[in-house]
Order: sequence, then structure tokens, then C-alpha cells
Amino acid sequence: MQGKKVLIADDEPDILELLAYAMEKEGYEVILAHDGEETIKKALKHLPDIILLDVMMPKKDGIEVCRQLRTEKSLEETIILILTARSEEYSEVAGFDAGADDYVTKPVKLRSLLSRLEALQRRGIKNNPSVLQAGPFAIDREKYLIVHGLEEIKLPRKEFELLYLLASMRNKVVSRDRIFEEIWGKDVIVVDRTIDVHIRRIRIKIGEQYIQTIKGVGYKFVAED
Amino acid sequence: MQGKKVLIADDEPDILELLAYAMEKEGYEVILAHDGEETIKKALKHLPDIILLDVMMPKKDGIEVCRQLRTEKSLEETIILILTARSEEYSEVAGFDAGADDYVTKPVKLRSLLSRLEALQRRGIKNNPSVLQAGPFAIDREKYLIVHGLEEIKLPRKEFELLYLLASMRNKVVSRDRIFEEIWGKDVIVVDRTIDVHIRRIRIKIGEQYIQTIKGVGYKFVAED
DNA sequence: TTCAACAATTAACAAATTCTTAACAGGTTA
DNA sequence: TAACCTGTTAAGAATTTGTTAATTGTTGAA
Repeated sequence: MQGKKVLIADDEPDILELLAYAMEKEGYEVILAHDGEETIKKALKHLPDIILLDVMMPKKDGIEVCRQLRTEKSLEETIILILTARSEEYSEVAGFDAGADDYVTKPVKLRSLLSRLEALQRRGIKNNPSVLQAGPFAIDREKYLIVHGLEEIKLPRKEFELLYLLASMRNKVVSRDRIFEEIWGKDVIVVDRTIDVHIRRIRIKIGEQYIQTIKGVGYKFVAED
Repeated sequence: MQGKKVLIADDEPDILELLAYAMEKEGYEVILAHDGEETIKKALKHLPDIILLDVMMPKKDGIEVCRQLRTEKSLEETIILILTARSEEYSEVAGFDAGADDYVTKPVKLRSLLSRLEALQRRGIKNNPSVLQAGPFAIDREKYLIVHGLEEIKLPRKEFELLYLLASMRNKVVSRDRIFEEIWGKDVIVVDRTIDVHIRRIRIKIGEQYIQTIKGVGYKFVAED
């Protein structure tokens, strides 16, 4: 991995230093900021891949900074992760509304932070909106629900993920190989028919017309709009 | 920060003076009121940014005043913070229904009051109550108490925190990993079943229908509104 | 058009996983 | 000491996931 850029913003020098040290050791190129305004300025200048943002900061708090950064086209791909004191409200999660990709409670446990980051990078965030609009369905990862008009459809995990995968590629064929890889992973071995069976179950629950079979290739989620 | 206006309402002159002094020092422009009716009159006249409201007041008690003020369009943006004696019944405080944004117990710790205020202002009122309203419950962080209608349910710490976590993310799935991290922290090792058992205990106390299991993923607190 | 040959559908079943629940025990607090 | 909180364990429910096999559908070559 070549050095990705991370911008760390916190007003407490101790924490800043600690994080900087840790991230550098992980091979990141580190940029620092001490308050809200500096954060925004430096973010626009350096276009970092990741921004760690303390909620409590002078000049402009983390939530506000986050909201503002999210309007920037040039930072579309940037992962924004919010740091929040444990004592503060969980509802501080309001940060999500501001466009944060995740948040971590302080005191920061480095292992946790790093693994969270890795997870975010691995799946390339932006293709992973928590609510996916697909045809008449809203597929909500956070609620683990498919919403169809007024009806809420519950799917078990594997089915949910399969549908999510297909819907996220709407109108494109997803090959059986690809499905195996995404849903089961490289290591797990399951019989071919397993996919068909899951498709079946999904069709029963959401209706037959949305998932189309492409013989010899895979499946396709079809939807207008 | 330019001087915001704060209206302080209390019938005890000592407290009034103390608060007035403290708030002035913080740079607020202070307006005083000694009873319920005066409070309403002055609130409408000065349109303060913040109102500190004692529960016990002559003429009209704090709750009632609060309720009335909340119907005023011109005070929509105003933060209303209720002061209540620690000894008082919680159910009186339940005047959250009356539209208060937070409350503080007397004797007032100034630091706590100020930081509470700051937090409220920072994020536009609606979100840092020490009481979280979730469906039919008011979850009181200060007292580790769940209020459900007229009933007060006392939960032990771990159960309380777990419920609070779920409720603060209402309608969203909280993964088991996340729960471990938030409630126990990454270092503590507890067996998997521990979460289930705590969920069980909470369900027994608040009713079965509020916490939903998402198999293989986590738990979800469900509530309308 | 018909017929292999292959692919997907489907129901029924079996296995595996994941939760529920009660009971218990150590630790702490009042 | 009693009462309570917290975590553990283990049996068993419930649900999800995977397999199988009979059946149906599709395709293209004869």
C-alpha cells in the first residue's frame, strides 16, 4: 500500500500526537489540524484519503466541519471518521447525518480505529450507501429492511446481502462467480444450487419480476428509473 | 460569541442571583423573572435564546410555563432548560413532554450547566438531552431510569447502557461487535451469550416488543415516530 | 419441429448456526 | 448478612442456510 494521506484534526495536542505517531507507523502520510477552520483549509489543499475528525474543536466543531466537507466535490472519495468522547451522547451519531462514514469513541483504541478504517477502505464506501434506492424498493442496510411502499420486508442475512448486491448493480448482470465471491467469499465452498435457492426465496418475498435470470451467466436486478 | 440573551426564572432570590452572576460572567445578557407569569411575559417580550426554568414557582409552575412557551412560534428556536430539585419526583420532570430541551438538577453545578448549554447550542438544540425520548420511553441518563407512562423502571448499569445504546440508534441495527465495543470495550473479554442475556433481562423489564433480533447481525430497538 | 443437453426452478429435507432462557455462582454493595 | 449485579453455562428452540433430486424450461443442432 502506498502512503495514503490522512488528515487528523483534534485540539488536544496529546491525542493529536498519539494518533499521528500511530498512523505514521502504519504507513500513512499524516497532516495535522488543530481547529475546525484549519481542518477545512488543509483538507481542500491536500485532498486526503482519510480524515479523522474530533467532535469537539474550537472555531468549528467536527459535525459542522464534516457537513461542510461533504459538500466538496473534490472530497467525494474521502473517508471521514468522527472521534467522539465516550461520555458524550451516543446520539452524537448525528454525525452520520452530517455525512460521516463512521465514528469511534474516545479514548481511541488504536486497533479498533485501524480495523474500522481498513473495513471502510476495503469496501470503498461510496458504493455502500446505507440506503439503496432500487426501483420500488429502498434497501436499508442500517435497518436491515427492504421497504416497498408501506410494506416492510424482512430478509435473513444471506438473502439480504444477495439482494443488496444485485440491487447495487441494478440492470447489470452479476455472474454466479461474482456472487459467490461477494457473498460467500473465497474460502467457503457451497454447491451451485445454493444461489438458485436463495434467489428463489428472495423472489417469493419481494415478487418474481425483479430478479431476472440470465442463463449460463448469472442474475440481474431490473428496475426502471 | 456575541451576547446571547438568557432568561432565568426562579423564585428563590439566592439562586437567581447566583445564576445571574454566573451567566453574565459567561457573556450572556441576563433577564430575570420570579414567577411563572412574569416568565411568560418577559419571554415574549425579549425573545431570549435560552430560558432556565425552575420547576417550582409561584403563579404557574415551570412545567406549565414550558408547555405554554412551546406553543409560541417566536420561541421555536429557544432552548428551554428546566431546573429541578434532586429530591423531586422524576415524573414531575417528565415535563419533557412539555417540550423542555434538557434539565439540570439542583443544586446546580455551574460547570455542568454551562457545558450542557454549550452542547445544546452547538448542535441546534434538539439532541443532547440527558433524557432520550424513544418511542414510549424516556430514558434518563442522569438517574438510570426508564420512564414509561407513569411507571418508572430502574435498570442496573450494564442493562441501562445497552438499552440506551440501542435506543439512541433507534430503528437501526446495532451489530454485536459494536455493542461489545461500546458497552464492554475492546479489552474486556466476555462470552458471546452475555449480550443475549442482558437483552433478555431488558426485555423482561420493558416488554418483549421493543428490541428486535436480527439474526447473525445484531439487535434493533424499534419505535414509531 | 423435435430432441438432446444443459441450466434453472422448486419443494422437501437436513445440517448448521444463532438465539433464548433458566439456573447458578462469584463479586460487590448496602 | 442479604440483596443485587454481572457474567457463565448448557439445554433446547428457532431460524437460517445448504443439499438433494425430481421437474421444468431453454437452446441449438439435426
